[in-house]
Amino acid sequence: MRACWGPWGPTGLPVPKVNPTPPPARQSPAYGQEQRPSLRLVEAGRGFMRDVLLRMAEHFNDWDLQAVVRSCGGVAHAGPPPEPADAATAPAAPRGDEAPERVPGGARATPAVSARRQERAPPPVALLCDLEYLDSDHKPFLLPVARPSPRPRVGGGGHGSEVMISFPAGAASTSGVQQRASSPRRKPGARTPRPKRSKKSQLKKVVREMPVADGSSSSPDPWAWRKYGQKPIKGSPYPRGYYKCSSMKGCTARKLVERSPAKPGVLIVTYMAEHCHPVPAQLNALAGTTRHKPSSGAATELHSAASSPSSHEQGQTVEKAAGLRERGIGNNETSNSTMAGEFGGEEIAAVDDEDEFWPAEMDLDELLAPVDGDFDFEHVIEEDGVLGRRRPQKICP
DNA sequence: CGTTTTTGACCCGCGC
DNA sequence: GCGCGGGTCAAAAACG
Repeated sequence: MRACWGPWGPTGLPVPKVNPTPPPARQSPAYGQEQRPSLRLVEAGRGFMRDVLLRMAEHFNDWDLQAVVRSCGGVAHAGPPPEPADAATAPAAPRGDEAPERVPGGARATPAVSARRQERAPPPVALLCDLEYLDSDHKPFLLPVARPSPRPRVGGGGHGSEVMISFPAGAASTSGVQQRASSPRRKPGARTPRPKRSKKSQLKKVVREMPVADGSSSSPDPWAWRKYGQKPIKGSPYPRGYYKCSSMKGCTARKLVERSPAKPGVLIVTYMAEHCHPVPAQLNALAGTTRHKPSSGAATELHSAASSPSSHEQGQTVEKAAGLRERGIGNNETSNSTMAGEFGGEEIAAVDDEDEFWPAEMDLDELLAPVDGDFDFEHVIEEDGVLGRRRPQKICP
């Protein structure tokens, strides 16, 4: 990975606006409360992963298995599989008072995991939350999980993550993404008709949680994303960002990024639809993505970002993020997302060789090897907390 | 110039 | 039927 995306944007952190007007204090319901009963979160061991992947291949042809595979392969180290106890005790959706202990770095880890980590020789920053989530047919489905940064710029790059999947009731079909009829510039009052939302509601959704400050987690996938909207969410002081895959024209993959109102340190990323193309090997050469604005007191802004997600503040953060990237990342870096570093002011983890983390090919054993490792939830927020943004290179056939 | 971000408006599904 | 809330569009601005 070249840079660690921030959730609002790949990193998902709301970019603070200049206007420090604090959001109205609200009693925001924990996101978990909104989850459907069918949601499940399970940390699984190698055996489970194998099973899941195999089943995925069988039942989810419509999903981007390649992406999943690559993601799984991203965790680069071997080790004993997670103890079943962990999986069994893993909260389906840790939130609010159920939130697991928070590691000093800001990432989360269950007590059990933390204890184990201390006992073992620290594996390379690696982690993979293997999650099982079921669709309406109770078929396991795997979500690409963020890979740890092998070379965290500051502190470790590990991260915690939870994956959840949400299927609208009655959503039996997961293929098919809403696609509006392409039309010329829309005129006010003359919008092109959109497909019924009911169709959209049937889209396969994968929800993932990750620490906000974890650089590596901020880029949970190798895809390039383009932000196409942002909306304040009722009940949450943080806005939700909407992203489309920009790796390839016509790709309908999307994702939503938002902060958990209950746990500001946690980002909630929802993936929808699927990519219609392979993982981009190269990212676009840049053009007009990085925006710089005079900035100072990154830490302060970062803090404000968490409490005051006004769009202006967000912009400020973006500027700084871009600046950091330019300072610390080499020529070879490429980013799979243009949103890197947005909103967060989080650290950036640079990786020169994309293949290092996203091998083009990998057999099942290799793929699962990462799962054998332990989880690493450590992460550090860089002092000046700046994130970079990088333009993806399109991979046009 | 090409691409992305920002942001207000539009559109639609759902609950009441 | 109405209103709310969420999702998307697209013009304008920003940036290298």
